[in-house]
Amino acid sequence: MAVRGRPRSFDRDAALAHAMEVFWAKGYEATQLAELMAAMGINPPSFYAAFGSKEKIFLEAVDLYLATVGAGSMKALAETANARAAIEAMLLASVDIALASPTSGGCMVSLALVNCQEQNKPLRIHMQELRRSTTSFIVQRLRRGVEEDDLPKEIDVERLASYFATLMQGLSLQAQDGAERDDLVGTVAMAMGVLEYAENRQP
Amino acid sequence: MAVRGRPRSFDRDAALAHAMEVFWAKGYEATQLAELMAAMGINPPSFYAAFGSKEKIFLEAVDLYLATVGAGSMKALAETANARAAIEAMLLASVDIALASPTSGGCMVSLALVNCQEQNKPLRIHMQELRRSTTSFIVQRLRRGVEEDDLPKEIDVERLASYFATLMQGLSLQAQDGAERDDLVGTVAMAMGVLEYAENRQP
DNA sequence: AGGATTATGTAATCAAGATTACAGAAAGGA
DNA sequence: TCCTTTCTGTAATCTTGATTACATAATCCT
Repeated sequence: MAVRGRPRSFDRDAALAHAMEVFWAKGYEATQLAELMAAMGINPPSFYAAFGSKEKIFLEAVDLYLATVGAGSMKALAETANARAAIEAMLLASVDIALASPTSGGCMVSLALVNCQEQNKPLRIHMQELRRSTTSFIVQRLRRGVEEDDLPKEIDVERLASYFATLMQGLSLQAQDGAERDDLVGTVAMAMGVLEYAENRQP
Repeated sequence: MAVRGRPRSFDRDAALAHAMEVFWAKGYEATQLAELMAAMGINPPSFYAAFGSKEKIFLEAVDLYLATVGAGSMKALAETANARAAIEAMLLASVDIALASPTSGGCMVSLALVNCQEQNKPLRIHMQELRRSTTSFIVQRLRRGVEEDDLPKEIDVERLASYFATLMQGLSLQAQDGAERDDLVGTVAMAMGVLEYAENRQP
């Protein structure tokens, strides 16, 4: 049976993509619905009918971010052959993400919900879980690297993973502060020295 | 000539210290004046008479933070003899800071004004400048390290400095996500590997 | 064509949060 | 003691921002 009633006059997916850009650029709380709706090209009733609330559309925007923008770094991590190269590819991908949009600096998952009000704690916790899962992906990739003899058995994969996760979050803050690509890539190169060191120290 | 009029009934410095704690824990925008005044133990007219506005008291709170809490890491950087040890001491001090208050996670300068509204951009830029000056302190310390033969001449001090600055900011985000001291200290240890590597590679 | 259904635009509403008004209180100085 | 000055508590005010009411428009189904 076909859809009843007046059809919606805008493209929901396109509107969501615009909303994601705004949330990415400004974070959750600093984004005002008026601006969001202007960017989406729709009015309040259309917004609420299609997306429910600010909180709900934010969750959708995060999902979209993860599926599109954010997917690059996890894909690089999983699909690059050597563990060391995989980590480097992940970091460089996250540099690309951090510099991707001219208006936004840094990763949306890292930065969209820092310092929030009490009422938004649940959202904050959701983002925190996403960040944790990133770290655990890194752990898994390093473990695989050890299994595949890319890395010495002695290394502490948990510690290394939280080191790289910390660095990625730092890159986001740097990008938000207007760091140039060269700066970020340079930092990644320095950071990789740690793994190089671990490899060379291999007995 | 003595002070005219009714004397103020609260300790301005103590009130400011309380305000700093709240800003530190919640960031600038998420801090509501009602909560701030409650923490300070004063009412609106006293607040405005003594501090002027939310923006002005925030700037005072940041100054106080830098003079007290934040001073530790820069002091460690400047006063530790060997350059490598100085960097490590700075990072460990910033771990202490990040874990200092049970309510707050991370450095106030790094996190208090991420993702702000257009109207607060000036404050954000102020914080950005403070962060930049931290990085340039690190640069200077590394230069001194090269001069004092703590570090090889070949190292790129700018790049190293932004690497460590990035890492420190990452530590703040990790702390805000509830990282334990062991995690942060472990990350610092990993991070220092980069300098160890640079030193050992010295021709 | 006419009724049911769902979307749209304009204009409220409603709450929260920063800031100020006003009357009373506590000091110093004449 | 009385006047001036500056602070304090209670209670507005004023703005901003999220959400909803209502009348109208566009579609499907009969």
